Amino acid sequence: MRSADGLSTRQEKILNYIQEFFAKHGYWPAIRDIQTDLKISSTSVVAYNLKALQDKGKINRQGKVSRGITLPNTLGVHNVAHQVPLLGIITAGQPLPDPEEVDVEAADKVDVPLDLASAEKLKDVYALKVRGLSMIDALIDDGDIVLLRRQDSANNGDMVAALLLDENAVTLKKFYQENGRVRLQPANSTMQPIFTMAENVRIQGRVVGVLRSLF
Amino acid sequence: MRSADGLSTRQEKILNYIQEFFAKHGYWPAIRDIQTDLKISSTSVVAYNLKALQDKGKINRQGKVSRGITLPNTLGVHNVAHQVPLLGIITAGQPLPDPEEVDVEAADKVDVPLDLASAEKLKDVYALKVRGLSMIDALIDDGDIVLLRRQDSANNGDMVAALLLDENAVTLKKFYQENGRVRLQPANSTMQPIFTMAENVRIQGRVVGVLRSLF
DNA sequence: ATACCAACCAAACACTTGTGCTGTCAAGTA
DNA sequence: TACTTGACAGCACAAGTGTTTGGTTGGTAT
Repeated sequence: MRSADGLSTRQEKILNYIQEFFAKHGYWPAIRDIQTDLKISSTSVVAYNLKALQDKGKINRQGKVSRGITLPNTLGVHNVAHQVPLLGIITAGQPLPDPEEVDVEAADKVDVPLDLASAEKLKDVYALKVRGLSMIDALIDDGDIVLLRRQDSANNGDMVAALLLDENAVTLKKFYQENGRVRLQPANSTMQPIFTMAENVRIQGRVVGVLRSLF
Repeated sequence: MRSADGLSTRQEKILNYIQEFFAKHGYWPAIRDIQTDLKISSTSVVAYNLKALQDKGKINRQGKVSRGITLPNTLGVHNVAHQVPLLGIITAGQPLPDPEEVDVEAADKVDVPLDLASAEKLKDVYALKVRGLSMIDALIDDGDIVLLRRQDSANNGDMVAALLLDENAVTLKKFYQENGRVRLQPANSTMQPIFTMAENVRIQGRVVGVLRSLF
């Protein structure tokens, strides 16, 4: 019996098993792991099908190397995501936590896919979970995770986390400095901008990404 | 000589080597790999330092298992990204592309961090890039990447991609079926819902995530 | 001095694991 | 029938690899 891929059912099981094994253990299975768990009679049968999988390009193998089976799209897997610390929760009316004062090592980590940004750029980035709907004009929902890079200045057009001193509130807006005053423009074009004095604004960081999971 | 982490220079070199080895080969190094490449005199020295690293929680080891050294950060599903195909662009007024009709293998891939969803759940998920501001009431901006799971029905409260037949337009809304008609509720509470007949609505998929990069 | 200990060294040992036969068996196929 | 081929079985071997044992070295406290 063959699937659309030209793999026998046994080969598909093996392929699937390899993937699950790695996900579970973090290292690749030995031939005998496959044999035992898939209840295959002999190691040579596994070797036989492994060779078939290799010929079909479904797996990579390094001859003689123990547990040297790898899946093509899993290789170098930790290069596709970078971890940034999840430092806390952002709500309106609360300044952002200072990354310096938090135990970055102990903090939860968030995986950031490297399509969003190179590892280099993620150096000084940390994550915050959004509570409430106060950021909705920045197109950020309750429960979203915001990626911020710590910086205290901004260029025009940057989306920044800005602390408004008079209201003691943090907000995420696009930043524009225009003849002495500051315009904070919501990302949502149906909302109105805030105008205020530059002295009233403290930039706390630049928004560099948003992750939303609806699972 | 010790670093801030309490690791000797040799331990740091080993740790670094393990990471590089995995990035390069896709499987973990054997003790003798470490010994040879780091020009360490004996396997027992490597074993000695490996045990130290393990005690300090810097590596995980599976006794007796060949190449069973793993790094906590890289181990297992939770810290790994999963790739889903980027099938195209979503704009208002255009039905979604049918994943069946697109060469999924050839499509660009988007890395999805597994905090957003387990690999299992990402099985039937694909990604679309958003063009235009038509999804702004779903808190989705121009340039965002939307993750969709293909399905043609939905539960109340699900955020779905709905095709409105009379307008021939796709929109992302929360789905509610209420006494014969359908309410499509924007995620943005300042916007108004759409009411329409069930026959006028085709569910094209469920929104399971959003990625936004502002770099 | 002596004792102690972390770190290192060398070699042997024993388990783990990939490979290489030699067959079997059913399904084509000339 | 006789021959081939794909897929499976069983088993033994050798190479790959983690572990152990006994010893050395240099520093530090007693």
